[in-house]
Amino acid sequence: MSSSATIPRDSEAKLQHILRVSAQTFAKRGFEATSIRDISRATGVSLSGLYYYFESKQHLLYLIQNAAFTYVVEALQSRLEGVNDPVGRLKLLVLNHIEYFLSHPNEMKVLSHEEEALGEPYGEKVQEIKRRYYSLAREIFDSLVAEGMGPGVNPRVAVLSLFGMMNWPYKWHKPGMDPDAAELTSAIVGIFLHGVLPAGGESNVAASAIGSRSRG
Amino acid sequence: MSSSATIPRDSEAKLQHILRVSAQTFAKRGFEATSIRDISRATGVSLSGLYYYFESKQHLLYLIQNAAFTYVVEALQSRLEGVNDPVGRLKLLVLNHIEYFLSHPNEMKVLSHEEEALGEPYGEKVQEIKRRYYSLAREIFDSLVAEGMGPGVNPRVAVLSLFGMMNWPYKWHKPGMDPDAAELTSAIVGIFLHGVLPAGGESNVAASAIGSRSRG
DNA sequence: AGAGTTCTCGAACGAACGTTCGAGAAGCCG
DNA sequence: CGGCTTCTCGAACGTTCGTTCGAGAACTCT
Repeated sequence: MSSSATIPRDSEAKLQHILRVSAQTFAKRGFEATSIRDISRATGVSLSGLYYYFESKQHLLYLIQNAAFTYVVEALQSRLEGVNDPVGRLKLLVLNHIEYFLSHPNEMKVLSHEEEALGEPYGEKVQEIKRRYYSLAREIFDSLVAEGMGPGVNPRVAVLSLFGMMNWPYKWHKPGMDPDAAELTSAIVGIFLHGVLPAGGESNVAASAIGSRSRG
Repeated sequence: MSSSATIPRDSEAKLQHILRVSAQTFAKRGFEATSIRDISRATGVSLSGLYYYFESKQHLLYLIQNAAFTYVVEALQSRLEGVNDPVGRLKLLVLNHIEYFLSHPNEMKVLSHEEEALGEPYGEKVQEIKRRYYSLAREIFDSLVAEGMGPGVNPRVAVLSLFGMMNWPYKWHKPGMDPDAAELTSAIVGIFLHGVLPAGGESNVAASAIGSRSRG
């Protein structure tokens, strides 16, 4: 028995445990407001014992952000393979983002909210992933426009507005009360492509009917 | 010019100076990461001297957030007077928000980013203003829908997605390089009402690859 | 078994934190 | 001038911070 709680035995799993619980704590109280002693308490690992797994508080934040962001980008790239339709690709971008958001709210909040808290050895590395992610989104949008479908909207503003819609849910989404990933995705894609007003006459078909199987 | 620095003489103006510089500092380094000693250094007021103007660090944050948020809501209400067209009202909502955003980036960042940093005597008061602001936006959106123009989009999701687009610029907007308030407003309103695709296109949108396979 | 590596932690470090206090300068009114 | 209020600040308070260190437990491999 040797011991107490639900902490995994081998080292790699314990690191994952630390990252998960730390993300939760950072998400709840904020990075700067959270002390290593808080992390120690929440993980069940002693104060000094934590430093076997990371070099500094900043490094801990980096490990969380890097793992989450890398996963999101790689999951998206793998999902995009073989899909060439720009609209389909856009939907996958949003779906991938929102799905990860709703299933890993703590990691996503740390990623969105504690972006600037990262110091300079690490900050640049995360920025690099972010630029890759933005480039991917930008390419998808540009090919949407290139298909002759897009008007003269400023593409940078459009893409960043899309990110605004995708990233804001961490401030308001309540699981169980608010729509699930599929519904939220179709709502956001609907607004981004067609807006909330019906196109011209009466066809309000496209915007609303994508994925909305009811779900409580 | 006998005075030592640029700090205004009378008390009310000095308080405003403290609030302005503090907002700037909080915006740059974050609320928790900023110490009262940082504020002292940045404002030119001594450490203990600051406590003549506010009771605690939390209270200082409250003063900043309350002043900014109150101003935004009241400016909007006054602008909305006499405008009954729902689309016109929506445009005023976005314009008012974005204009304040771009002209007071520090205050807006503190408002968006340090929302949860506010402790419980003060937090509730700011939440109350926020609810009033959301209600106003929600009413505008509902009357848009009531005019027979709106489809079956979840109104809560729609309004909060709009807020997502309006609030995200604090992460990316670079004055001079990115569009000014008027342009940014019309871009966001355009996306929100009509989307980025032209109305006409026969998008075979509804059927593409959204369901996809489970992830790895 | 014993040697070596991997992992854990109590105790302590100096530095920085938010806040307080009391002395006193500066401005106003008689 | 003298008394009152408004404003300012150096010095100090107790606490908490991130990080380090060395001793030793636990696990591996032969």
